[in-house]
Amino acid sequence: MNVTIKDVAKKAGVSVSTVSLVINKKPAITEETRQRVLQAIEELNYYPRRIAQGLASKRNGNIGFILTDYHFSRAEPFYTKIFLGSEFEARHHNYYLLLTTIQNKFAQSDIPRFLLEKNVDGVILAGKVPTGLIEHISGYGLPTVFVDYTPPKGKYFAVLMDNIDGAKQAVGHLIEKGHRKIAFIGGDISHPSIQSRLEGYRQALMEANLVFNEQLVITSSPNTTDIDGYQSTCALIQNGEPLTAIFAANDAMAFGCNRCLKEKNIRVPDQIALVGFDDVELAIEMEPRLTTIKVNKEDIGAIAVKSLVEMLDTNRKINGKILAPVELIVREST
Amino acid sequence: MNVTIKDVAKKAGVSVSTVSLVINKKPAITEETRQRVLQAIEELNYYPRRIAQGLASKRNGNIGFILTDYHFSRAEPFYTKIFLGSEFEARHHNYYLLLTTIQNKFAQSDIPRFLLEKNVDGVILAGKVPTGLIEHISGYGLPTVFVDYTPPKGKYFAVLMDNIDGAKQAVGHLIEKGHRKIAFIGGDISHPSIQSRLEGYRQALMEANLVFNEQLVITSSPNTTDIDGYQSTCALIQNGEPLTAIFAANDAMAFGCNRCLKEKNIRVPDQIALVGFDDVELAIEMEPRLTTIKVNKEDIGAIAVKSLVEMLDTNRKINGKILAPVELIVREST
DNA sequence: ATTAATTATCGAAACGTTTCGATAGATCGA
DNA sequence: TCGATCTATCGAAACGTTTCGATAATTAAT
Repeated sequence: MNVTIKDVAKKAGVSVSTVSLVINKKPAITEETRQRVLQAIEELNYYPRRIAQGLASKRNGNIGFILTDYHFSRAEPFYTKIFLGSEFEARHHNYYLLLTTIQNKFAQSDIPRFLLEKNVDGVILAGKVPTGLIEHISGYGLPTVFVDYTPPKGKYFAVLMDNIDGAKQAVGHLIEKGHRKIAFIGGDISHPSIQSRLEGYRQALMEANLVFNEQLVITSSPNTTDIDGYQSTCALIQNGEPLTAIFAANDAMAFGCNRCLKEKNIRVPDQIALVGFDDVELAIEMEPRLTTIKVNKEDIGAIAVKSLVEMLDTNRKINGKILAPVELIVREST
Repeated sequence: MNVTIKDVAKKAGVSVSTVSLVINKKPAITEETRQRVLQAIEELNYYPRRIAQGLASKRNGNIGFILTDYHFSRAEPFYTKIFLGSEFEARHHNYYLLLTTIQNKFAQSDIPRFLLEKNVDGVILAGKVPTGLIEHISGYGLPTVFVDYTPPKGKYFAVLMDNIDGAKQAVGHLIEKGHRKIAFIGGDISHPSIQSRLEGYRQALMEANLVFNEQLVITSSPNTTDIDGYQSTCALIQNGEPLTAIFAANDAMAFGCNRCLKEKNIRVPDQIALVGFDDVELAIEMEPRLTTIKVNKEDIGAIAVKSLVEMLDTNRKINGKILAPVELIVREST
């Protein structure tokens, strides 16, 4: 059969418990016996059976990763990449990721099985998840990390992208290029990250001693899609307020914005410069290629896992948030 | 502490083993005791600890899902959706999916940990994976299912899409529309699925008693991207051979094809009709919207899991392949 | 009515680890 | 030199199930 810890013990001429102590890097082991055990492990090509470790130690080495199926299967692989970063990081901490998708609205039958079967040590929740689920999960008392979403109430730990700083970088870049009349098109302002981006816009202007002109801020569109960007831009141009640059709250809106400008024969970046936010895959396909703020998705995933593992190792929960750094990518649209 | 099988046994007034028999739906249990046990389970809100089951039964209820990180994080969520379908199906068979990504070339250090730690009962390999890994995995004797890829040698079980049938449907559709001179642009013909699509093209013509005209078949392009489609189409038009329809071996090539035709002021579908293959997300954005062959990715993933679970349950391996059905989606380009 | 066959239930071992308390040996202090 | 303290190692219980062989109860066969 398979080689077990007993075989290792026999080969190294020590007890099973000693082998266990070596495997788990516990102190109080002579260097000499440690080496003997390690060598036996090597020679027998022994790997501890994860499942047995789990039963004995009451930690199963799994992390649950929950997101809505909508988020997971979107064309833009945003959460996929976050997951990828998480998986990679988890692997290096010797944890497994158990991914499960859920519906957008909470149903009792939708409760991830790994929770019921006590099969995870902690949970990562990515993107917006139904509050019903959040409440349910908190009942297990498991360490939990939110990613790219902050629950409406309660204590939590979240990994977010630095929206304010990103917006400041975007607008700062435009200011550096000499722009003074910079518009913001925002769409659905109820969304926390859009709010932050507007806040960053405001701060950047302030720091450069530029006035915040309400005529240049369009947040009337109901969503944050391509269409909203198109409409917001049309409205902005209609306004007649002079401007030389536009900061769109995300790339999708930037695309719509660009489309509108093209229709009105306004040249980008010559007449109006344009910056987006997110650096989606299509940003590089835009005509002209879009200057935008890049978020390293893999990093976000990795940070989430790292934080969770720390909670698991130290056995205490952390509250607050971590802001993942963002980066300005300058392309042709500015 | 947590409620265990013992608590259930006590509450139901039976032995632990009886509870286990009920849980695992073994025969030889009176309906009456079965009900008593079930009720106790319900009242105590008991769920077996997965990890304990695993240790005792020597099956851990996990399925390894391996794909290259490249495949996973592509913009087109092809494998993501396959995974999604797999995850869903696995959930319903009470299995967990352990996803791991690997590099494109095989390295010893890259061996998924769930293999070393004997943490999976079977493996799904999606997309092209390095042969070194395939050989390594076969050493474990685990039931294995390939998805959208057939290894170059050895026995295997694979879930593939029905390329031949899809091509036949595509070309058949064109023929039905009255087209007689139908071109095929294929790109990298060394790729098995492109070969099959060419074969389907050939069969469709044959069945309609149309001649196979080599002048109308372009397979000189080195890849199967947008660019290749563009170049192949230009070459085709240059040829001068009259034609009224083009079947592109995939959607990406169809996009390039469309771009070329647009440049040459050839109207789609009036002058030349165009069909693609894959139904990628962008197909609906093409101008005109692309008629194409749709593959249900979630189905493929589900079929893979279903087959694997069957192997696990019956404890014997299956060889051969399953072809997942494909479907013609008629849009504006024909 | 007795034995044989069948069925429902049970007890205990097994799965492969971790962990806790025990032990023997070494070191120390006075 | 003797007890006290410390250190390296060990033995055995524990984790929560499944499963196998045993047993008691029931049914069937003669």
